[in-house]
Amino acid sequence: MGEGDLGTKEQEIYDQRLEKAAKWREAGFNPYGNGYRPQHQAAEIHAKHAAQSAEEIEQAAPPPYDVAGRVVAMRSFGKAAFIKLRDGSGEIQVHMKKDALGDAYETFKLCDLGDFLAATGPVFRSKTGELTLSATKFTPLTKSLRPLPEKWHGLTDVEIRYRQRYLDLVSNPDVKQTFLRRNKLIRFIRDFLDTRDFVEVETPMMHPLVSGAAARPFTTHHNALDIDLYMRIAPELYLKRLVVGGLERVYEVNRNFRNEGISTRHNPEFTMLEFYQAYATYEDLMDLSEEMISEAAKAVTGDTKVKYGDHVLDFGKGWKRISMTEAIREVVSGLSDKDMADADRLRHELLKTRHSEAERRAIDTMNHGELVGALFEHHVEHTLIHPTFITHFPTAVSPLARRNDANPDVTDRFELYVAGREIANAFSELNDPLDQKGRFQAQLDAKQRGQQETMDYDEDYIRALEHGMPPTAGEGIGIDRLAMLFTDSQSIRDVILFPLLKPLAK
RNA sequence: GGGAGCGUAGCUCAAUUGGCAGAGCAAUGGACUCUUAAUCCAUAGGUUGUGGGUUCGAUUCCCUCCGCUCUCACCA
Repeated sequence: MGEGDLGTKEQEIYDQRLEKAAKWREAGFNPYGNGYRPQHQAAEIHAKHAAQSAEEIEQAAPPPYDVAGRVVAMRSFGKAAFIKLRDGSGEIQVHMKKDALGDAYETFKLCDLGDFLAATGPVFRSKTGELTLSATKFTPLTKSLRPLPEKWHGLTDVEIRYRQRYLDLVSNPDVKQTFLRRNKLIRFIRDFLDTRDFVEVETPMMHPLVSGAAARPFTTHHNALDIDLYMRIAPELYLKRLVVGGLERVYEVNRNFRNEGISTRHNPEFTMLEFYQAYATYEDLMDLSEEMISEAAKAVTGDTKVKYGDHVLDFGKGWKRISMTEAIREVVSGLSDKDMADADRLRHELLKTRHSEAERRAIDTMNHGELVGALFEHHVEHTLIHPTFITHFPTAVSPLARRNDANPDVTDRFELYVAGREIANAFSELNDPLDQKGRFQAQLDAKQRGQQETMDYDEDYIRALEHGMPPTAGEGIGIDRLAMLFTDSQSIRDVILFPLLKPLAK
């Protein structure tokens, strides 16, 4: 963006401020200078004097402070003014007086909301009790040429908030808090896993094959090698190769890319935690997940009871664990054991609810496992508000998960649901190379049938399994969705700094 | 991709049945040395998202396109 996109009024302000910047230069201040090092921060100054009254501060006569920040408020009285400077730690009011500043006060008059300034001087409490720095010296640092959004209502235009996140951050203090919480969450998770001897690794984001999830990939091209590559949809198969190699506990927190629809719960690139633990089962991971997420809730929000929209989510331990078929039977009445095993009966049940023509055609070709999965998604998923583990997913929809010993039609797998959404997916890993070959083949067959979201046959992964992968369990957790829960955000775009938007036409 | 809604000054929002496009903040000039959305006086600021149509006249009604939001589909 350049001057070309300025409205008439904005252009006027732009030109006025350029002139003021020129006058800063005449007064000896570079409006884009560098090297000023403030000695103090707003929060530090507040902390030092929080307990002191106006008289106590006056008697203590603390040495002068030196702060720098953006001007976010200005109330001028001709020969004096109160301004508010915001730095990385917070805000502090500064009193600019002609008495104290002399000729420099004329330069101060050339400052606007949005400029960066430094100010030096002792502190006092104003008549209303606010801790205020009384400037004996000030230094203009950076000239802002464009006006900030309105000071009272802030920036509410959702599109501008996402496209120009910097303005959102300046105008809406909650936004910064949201992203600080997100950061705290990720740091907590790293710390949690590190202390349990997990090793953080980085695996490729450009894959020659589509693997690790059922999703449509982005494709890209490497010029020198002249090959097409896929942006990864999941790191799963690489991480398990590392388990084969002897890294018994590994994790990765990073971006996945899926070329699918965008919604309040889906961004094309999103952050996923995946971790793998040798000699663990999916049941161990339920315990681990419960511990990690309930402790994360406490660390990030201060409590295991978390307000989310109209709900108060209870992350306190003792989460419900229920198999997918039982969960369906709890919600859909009148399904016997026999009915649950009968594909036609399930298809009939599923078709009772509204579906488009395309959906009906898809339902007609679904096998038993796929029908169970579809019934769950339609009837149960949105009802799971408090953290709930759904276990024993059909083998047909779990191409990388180990079969259950008692019932090979289901897998040793669970998904965690909170607020009606999937947050995590985990299973005991399939380490039988022959079974895995068959599952990959089934994916190829599904592709033949026209299904778009299928995995490729990964021969090297089979070879790795043939060398032997210890009994292992692995899990993926959607970090963005977890961050949504812990920040009371209704849209994934509110926890992603720069969500994907369509570029504006020229 | 389907459906619903939205787009007016830099920002936040008004505008009667289709009848001169307005206010607050921000800006500019002036007054003011303890303000907290400071106050007071004055001034300026508009291709009503884009392009077309209907009409004597369109921010308003109709159509195209652009963008956003919600939702459904797709998708763990």
